Amino acid sequence: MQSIGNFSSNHSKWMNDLNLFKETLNSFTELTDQEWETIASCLTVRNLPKGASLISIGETCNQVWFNIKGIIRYFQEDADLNERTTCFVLEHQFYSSFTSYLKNVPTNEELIALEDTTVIEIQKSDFLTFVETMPGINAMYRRILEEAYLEMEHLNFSLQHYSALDRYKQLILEEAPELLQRVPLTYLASYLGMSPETLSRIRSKV
Amino acid sequence: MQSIGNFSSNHSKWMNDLNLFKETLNSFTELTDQEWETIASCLTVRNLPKGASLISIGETCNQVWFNIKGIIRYFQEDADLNERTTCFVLEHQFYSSFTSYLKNVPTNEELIALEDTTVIEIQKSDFLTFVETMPGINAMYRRILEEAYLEMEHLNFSLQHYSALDRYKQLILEEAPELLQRVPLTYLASYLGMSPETLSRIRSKV
DNA sequence: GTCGTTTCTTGACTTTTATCAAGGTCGGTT
DNA sequence: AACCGACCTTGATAAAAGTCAAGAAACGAC
Repeated sequence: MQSIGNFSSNHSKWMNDLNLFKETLNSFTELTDQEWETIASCLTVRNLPKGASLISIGETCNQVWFNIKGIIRYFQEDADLNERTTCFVLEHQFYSSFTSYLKNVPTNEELIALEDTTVIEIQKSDFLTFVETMPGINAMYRRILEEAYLEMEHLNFSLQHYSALDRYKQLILEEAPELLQRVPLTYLASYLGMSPETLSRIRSKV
Repeated sequence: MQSIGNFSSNHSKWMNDLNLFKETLNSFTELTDQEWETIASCLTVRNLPKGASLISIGETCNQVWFNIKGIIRYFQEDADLNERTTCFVLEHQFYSSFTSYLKNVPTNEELIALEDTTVIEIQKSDFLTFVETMPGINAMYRRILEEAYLEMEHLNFSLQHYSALDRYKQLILEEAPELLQRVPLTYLASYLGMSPETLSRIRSKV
């Protein structure tokens, strides 16, 4: 983990990471230099090796993250200690352990890096301040929420009404084929709400 | 449909409806009298008899609604013209046909009153103005979005990872038993992602 | 490269759920 | 009261998906 403002040997790398983040913010809204300075001073860049945990079950989530590079997998554990994958985060997405973040309770989900992953971390208290004091960030957060809701609604419909085959075709082949290269099938199967064997058989027929 | 400001024979009835709405807003935020006047002048009360449609497939949604009384059922049609229920709206909820509303495209879902239903309707342009100009409404909308997202995430997990029996137990028996009294089982089954026959058999065993 | 681990596939079998069809229940209408 | 239509239940059967187990393939560590 590196604080902004510390010079280090890979200084230029995290300058690139920060610039990517700045550009993402600017794609939502025009930030003043002053605003960007304020935000940048509160950012932390975290490098997670493959397999590392960003937050673990039982911890309370007081951060939001932005994915620079890599993949994060969300999972929860059921009574029999099976892992149930609920979500994957790819590059350039904002995310959090949202129930824990909003309700201030221990999270029941684990966030694990599936590859070497770089994220920008923002503390909840800082983020809330930005949302309240910077109209552009306020509007951006609103839009992120709106789009996250639509995406969830879409996933939902597929799970409510489609067969295993159709879920795979739509959610993976059409909408996120990249996941096939980057995520073990067993996690994909869990995400799609089917067993690994079923996914394997489906794939041999498509 | 009644405009606020028109006196009518059931004047006191819609004054009650408006007061309920005002109280709901006040539970989120302290509105000034001025703000409430501005909002109230843009509201419409609509009374839908059982079976009436609030918005139909193909129309573009330019409204948000607040449910005063009754139930709204959302459904979409698949290729074989089967109706697929996606959502129920009970009293005191805000809602819209959200993909259509946000993206300005024709909706693919139908909203039908399952009982005689009273809703408050707000035009999108008015609502956007309130969100931009009234900090309390801004915060309220944010909170509604956050909570809607959490609820959808919760439903999602159930659909991804639970059996038909467990979905019924959790989503209906534990969390919304009221629906059993107010919604035909065939719609509930569709909402839970199972056939009516399966739901019937499950219920005979619980 | 080899070993060992993890992931993936395949087969046999079981369980869950869907489909089709028939009949029953219930409430509203005439 | 009798009828009608919508809704619900039940049974028989079929299809979909899960489970268990064995082996193959891929990947990393050494």
